[in-house]
Amino acid sequence: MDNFKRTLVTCALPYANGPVHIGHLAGVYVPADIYVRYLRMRGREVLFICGSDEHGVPITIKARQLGCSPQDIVDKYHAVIKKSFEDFGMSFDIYSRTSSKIHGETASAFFLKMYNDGKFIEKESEQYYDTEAKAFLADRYIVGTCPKCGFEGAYGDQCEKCGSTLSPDELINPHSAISGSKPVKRKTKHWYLPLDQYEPWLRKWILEDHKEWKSNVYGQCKSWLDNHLQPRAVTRDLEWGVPVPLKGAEGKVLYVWFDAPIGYISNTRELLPNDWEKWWKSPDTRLINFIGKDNIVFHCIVFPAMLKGYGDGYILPDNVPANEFLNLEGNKISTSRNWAVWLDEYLKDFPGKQDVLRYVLCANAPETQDNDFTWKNFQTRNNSELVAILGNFINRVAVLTGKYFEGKVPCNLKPEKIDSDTLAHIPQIRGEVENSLEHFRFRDALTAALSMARLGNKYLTDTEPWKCAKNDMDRTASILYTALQISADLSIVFAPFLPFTVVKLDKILNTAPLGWDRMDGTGILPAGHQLGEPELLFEKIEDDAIQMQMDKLASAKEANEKRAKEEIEKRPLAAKPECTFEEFQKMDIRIATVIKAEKVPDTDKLLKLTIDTGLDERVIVSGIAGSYPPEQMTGKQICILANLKPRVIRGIESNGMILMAQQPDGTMRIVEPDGNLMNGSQVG
RNA sequence: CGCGGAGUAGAGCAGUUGGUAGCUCGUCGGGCUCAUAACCCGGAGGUCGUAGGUUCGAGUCCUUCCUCCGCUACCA
Repeated sequence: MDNFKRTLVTCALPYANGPVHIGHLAGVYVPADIYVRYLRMRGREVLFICGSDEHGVPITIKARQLGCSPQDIVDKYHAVIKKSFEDFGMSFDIYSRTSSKIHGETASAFFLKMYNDGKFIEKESEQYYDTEAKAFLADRYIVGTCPKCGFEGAYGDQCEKCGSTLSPDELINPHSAISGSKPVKRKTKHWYLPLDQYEPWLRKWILEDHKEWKSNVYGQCKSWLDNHLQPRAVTRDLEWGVPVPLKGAEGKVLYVWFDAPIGYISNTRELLPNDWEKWWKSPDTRLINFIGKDNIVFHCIVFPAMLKGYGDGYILPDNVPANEFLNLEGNKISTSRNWAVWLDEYLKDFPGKQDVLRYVLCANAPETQDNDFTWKNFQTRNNSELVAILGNFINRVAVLTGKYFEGKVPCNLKPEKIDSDTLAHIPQIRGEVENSLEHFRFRDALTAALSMARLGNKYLTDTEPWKCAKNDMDRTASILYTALQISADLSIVFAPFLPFTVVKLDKILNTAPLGWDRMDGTGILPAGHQLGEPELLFEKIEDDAIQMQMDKLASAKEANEKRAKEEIEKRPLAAKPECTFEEFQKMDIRIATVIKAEKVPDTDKLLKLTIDTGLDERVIVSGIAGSYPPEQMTGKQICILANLKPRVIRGIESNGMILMAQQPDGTMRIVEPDGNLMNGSQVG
């Protein structure tokens, strides 16, 4: 990093349709903030940019559900998110938003230049359109019956029941998730970024020039590149977003993935209207994007391709330190299932304990793999590390100094070798912290920082000033002098990690914030310097506080299960659109008997059934193994849809569909004929 | 199915170019008592997912298989 004059740090823009939780903080914001605070303390020129991502379909859906405007939604959550970040000490130079005027202009101009330079390709395609909601439907918002397993709640991109990947065209009886109406195909024109053209360049830039990127990031990029890139639409048919600045493009906006990363640029412009270009267009600026792993492809492939395509001297990210995901008590964090620790709620339950969470999330950050946050671990880290190691050391020193020297830094009257030996560790620890931080190893950095407090505790135990004070006050003075220097060093080394605690510590030591370079173990606090009032840096967290959080999660879980059950029970109520008798008559439903049933190898749910339909003997593959073992199916009479278009499932041709009913517990039950009927008799 | 990541002491994790397995918590024993019953020292505990291979030597490289997570969801 010596070749760079300044560092521009960005954090993934949080999506403004909900508050932020510990996963966001652990993966992106805490490490980024530590990094930035560290650079600032070293006197580096650094800019820290973030803001809310406020466009995209999900926000419009949420607005529709709540009966308000998308702007209402983003106004609400932008404020909530911004406040949480402030409360937790995120030291952004600016936290703005993509619904701002300046962002609209920036993104619009960005698109226009690329358009004028011929960087996009224009394509017309047919997409599903909801005539009631007057909107084109993303794949996710088209619901229908899965052609593979018969599940009725399958999405246009995937069936959650059988896990197969679908396209909206494959769905049987597709309908809109927004209005419930049957969507129609409509032609629409869009602009695409031809990522395939950037592929050779990306290969070199990432795979050859950036081998130092984290293995998860590098591997993910390699995988994408090896599978080859496709042109990607940069526009959408939607009302909410940055309008496409072209004639004849009414009702179209920039696709949110194109719009959002430009937010980094617009937010910089907003902060520094006259000076922003040096942060984005000087080769001596180093750009670092802190993100979560779900954003790797956008920040390593798509956004760089945009910047490259735009040209005009835009720099590319020098590193993209993406973290993996943080789980909560063994389960994936989920906004919709309320399985999360929300920052605003945390602060209500643990007022003033921002640094405890910052500490725990950093110490347990998912740097190399998904990690688990547990309240038990939170308690342990607080009680046995923050309280017992760091807080206790400071308290020991403060109390001893108050007791023997009336709270004044004593003179170093009788130094011994152990003093200098101990202090010699300080530059060494400092080096470890620096090295770890420069390489985005925040956990290691924090461990090293804490080792400085351990060093202090060991020093006190070894020198035993409380014994010394009985017969050798000169030596006691030297010991506490040394211990106080360590305390001051701690105030420096922890400043990037625990900003709130360091303010308290500086009050105890009665010092102004110290620069990073002062951390050399010697002479920070001069003899005679009056300390402030002793105060505990941290307090123990008792079992009942932890139990309260566990209970809170347990009730969230219970509510989820209840809701999930209700949803299944409610499902039969959702009526399908009307159909005519003629349409119904097309269905050839017949009675048949299962002759043979066997499991399809390597699948969980599929059974291969050989059946006698009266007309013929045929094979049907059905996803019912979860509800019926093969032996139970043999000899059973069933109803089948006989004239369903054959379909190959797992290499086996399936000729028809068994009529089944899904029950509230999620199982599928066969619709059984009343008594032994003739095979082949028609149902109608 | 495919692709990416990961499987290391009871738990959570490090192990950067291959060279006698580490850290934190917990546990057991000891020391200390200035300190928020906190601190310090020591011990026990791992055939590094599985099966092969390369090498004088592999947690570290190659191959097989197994398991988990992600690529797919209003999620960083």
